[in-house]
This record gives sequence, C-alpha cells and structure tokens, in this order.
Amino acid sequence: MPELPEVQEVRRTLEPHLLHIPITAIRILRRDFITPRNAPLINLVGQCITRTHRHGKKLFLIADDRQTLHLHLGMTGHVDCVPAKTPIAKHTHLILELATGTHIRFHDPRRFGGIWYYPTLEEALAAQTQNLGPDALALTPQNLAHWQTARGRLKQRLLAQRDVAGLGNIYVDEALWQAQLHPQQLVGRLTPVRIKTLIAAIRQILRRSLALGGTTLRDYRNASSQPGQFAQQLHAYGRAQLPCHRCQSPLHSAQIAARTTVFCPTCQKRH
DNA sequence: TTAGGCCTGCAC
DNA sequence: GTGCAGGCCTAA
Repeated sequence: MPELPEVQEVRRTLEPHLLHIPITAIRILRRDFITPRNAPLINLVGQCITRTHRHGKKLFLIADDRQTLHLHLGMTGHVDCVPAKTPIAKHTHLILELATGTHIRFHDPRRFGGIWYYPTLEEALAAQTQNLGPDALALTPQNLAHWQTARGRLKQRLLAQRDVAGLGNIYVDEALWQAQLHPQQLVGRLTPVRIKTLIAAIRQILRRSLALGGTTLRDYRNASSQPGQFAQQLHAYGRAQLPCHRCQSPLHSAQIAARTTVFCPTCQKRH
C-alpha cells in the first residue's frame, strides 16, 4: 500500500520517462476516476510535464508550471511506464501518450485513489495540502509542539495526516516499534525527549525504506514495475504473535483507530 | 470518537 | 461464500 516511500519511489522512477516529453494524446478509460469529471485534460496535449512535486502520499505532475495533475494512489494505485504496444491491463483508468512512444498508465483496481486536475499548481496545493501536516521526512519537534495541549493517541494522530503527512499503517507501526512507544499513548503526555525519539524513528524508517525501494506486500510496484524490498525489514507490521526482534516477547495485534495494529506489549510502554 | 462505505482480489 | 486488507471521507 503506497505510503511516503512508495510514492517517492514512483516519482523517482516515473520522472525519466515523463519529464520534458510532449504529451501527444490522453485517453480516459474511466471518467469517474478524474475530478472534476469534466476536467479539460485535452489542454495537456502538446504540453510537457516539466516537474513533479510530492507532499506526504500526494504526487503532483506539473505542466509548464501551470496545469497540474494530482495523483493519489490509495491502496492499490499504480503508475506504469510502458511501450505503446503493451496490452492495456484491467483497471487502467487514464493513459498519457508521450512523443517517445511511452505510455504512462494509471491503474487502480479498488479505486480508493484518484486523479485531480487543477488549472494551476497554486490551486492544486491550496486544495490538496490545506489540512496536511508537514511532510514526514521534514518533520521537526516544532511541528509537534502543539501536542503538548492536544488530545488523542499516537496511532490515530500519526495516521490522520494533519500533524504529519505520509505515514500509513505500516510505517506508523514500524516507527512506534522503533521508538518504543505504545500506539495508545496520549500525545499530550509525551515528553519533548520522547517526541524527538519518535521523529528520529519516523525519519530513519522512511529513509531505510526509501533506500530499499519501499515496501511490497503484494501489489505495490514502482513506475518501472519493480517491487520494493523493505517488507523483509519489518519489525512490527504483519508480525502478530511472532517474537519481538528486541525482547522476544510475542507481538500483540489489536484494532486501534480502526486499523490492525501490531506492537510489542513489553517494550512499547505507555507513559 | 467510532462505524460504515467505497472497491477488488485473494486466502480460506 | 465469507472475511479481510485499509486510505480517506462522511455521518451518526
């Protein structure tokens, strides 16, 4: 499931195929995957995507510093760069055809993701990053200073994207395991030192995952169809009942914030 | 604060 | 056939 490292990896592998290459045609296979449904995508034909931008799990493709496509991969979104003759896979919703003959294809079987069109980057950012916290890779203690007087528990606050953007279920569980913090820990009771530890854990987990191309449990592939290798490095996610890699106690699994949450009851204590 | 809905594929 | 996977939004 694409979280920050996977979206960044899609961006990295997509750029060489896409940037500065004229778009020769756009095929919309599923109009309701695009917002607004009457988006004038035809205006992109003849233009080039000149840069990309990522904030948390959100990816932006920007044409000549104006028109912007925002991609959200949801649970099962993929971007594929393939030769034009490649058969079109099931659940392909949008295709950008490029002057090089490459097709950029957006798939999403479950359609939890989507594509948004904006006439300008400013409008895209205003609409899409309004309620988004700082990108998880740039998180600082100052960004979480308001936790001192905030309600809520770590798991739900880290998943909500408002305090920090880019973490999903996998990396929240991994970061909490790394930082030895309980998912039900009240954020208002965290000491500054523990917040620093948490931030360091988040950054370390994300960087290590990025270095291995992200986490592939089953579906995730980058824009070059390659899986990530971080799944083999997971300490918490998907390891319920297995021994903790730190203290050998069996890991617990519980529904927290409506998500399956795996943690070590021995070394992740509440404070 | 929680539950439900979206949606498909896969394990059982 | 059933249940589960969960990002994100809406509603109770």
